[in-house]
Amino acid sequence: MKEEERRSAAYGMLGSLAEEHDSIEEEEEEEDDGEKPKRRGPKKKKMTKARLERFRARRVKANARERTRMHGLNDALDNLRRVMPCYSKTQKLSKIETLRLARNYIWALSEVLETGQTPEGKGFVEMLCKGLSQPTSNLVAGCLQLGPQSVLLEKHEEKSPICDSAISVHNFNYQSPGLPSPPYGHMETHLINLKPQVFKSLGESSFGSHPPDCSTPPYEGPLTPPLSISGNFSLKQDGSPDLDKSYSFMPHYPSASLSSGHVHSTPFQAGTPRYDVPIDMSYDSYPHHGIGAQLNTIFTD
DNA sequence: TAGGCCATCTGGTCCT
DNA sequence: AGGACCAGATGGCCTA
Repeated sequence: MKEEERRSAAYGMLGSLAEEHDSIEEEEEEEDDGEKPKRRGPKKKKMTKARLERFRARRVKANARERTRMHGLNDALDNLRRVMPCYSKTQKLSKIETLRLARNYIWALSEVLETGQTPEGKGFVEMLCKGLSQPTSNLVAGCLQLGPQSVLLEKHEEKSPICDSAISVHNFNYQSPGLPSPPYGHMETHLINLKPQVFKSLGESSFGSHPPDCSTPPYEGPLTPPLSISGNFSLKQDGSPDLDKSYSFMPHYPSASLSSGHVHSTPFQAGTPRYDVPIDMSYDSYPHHGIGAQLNTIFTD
């Protein structure tokens, strides 16, 4: 059912419900008008036509607000999806998986900063995939194990610099040994994250300006460092993220590696002051460095 | 067909 | 009073 139809059907229901409500109240009033008036709590106001109209109008407005609110929430979720280690326009991560992956991503990057290791290899993928469903795990693992020959830098249909700066991988065919064909085996996958710029900026704290033309406004709040080891939250309360037990994590992936073409090997110096500046995790900073800069140059020609 | 995911409506609660 | 937020209910769509 289309949204409009759904809505008008619901409005019809609302109307009939209100009318039902109306008639019940009037019955009660008749009862109250009997010889032995019984007071059972405050007498309800009669649902006059005008009152009914106001009730409906209020409900309609509230519904619209609620829709808008949920759209805002979904937009925020979309923004979050775009800064996840893998992003596909055609195969979106579900809401819950997006949140899980975000949690793992933050946790994994925290590990990277803490240990000073480069974010590559099996361990990193494992961290990212913890608690995720098998399909999402396959997607993430697949995204992160691509060799350089698989990566095509090509002009994207979309105008969005987010997508422009994406590494588009078409017909990516990841086959994990021992696993059925991954559900995302043949699809258009955009690796836009684990961007060199991200890691570079982690070490060099260099940030760019906002990219134009994002369908939803980027996060404009305070640029709180996403990693705050000395801050108020503990990195690992029990050594691992609070994993949802509903999914069993099966580390079925080929030995994942990020080629240097994907991730700048700018090392994170252990002991380097890392939290003096906000770490910009928004895509705002991408187009001006590394691959993002190259793509930007290409696409703005 | 069952299950997962989603959008929407709705009523309750809290806050301004 | 009205808005924001929340959770439950409902029904549609999609996939295995």
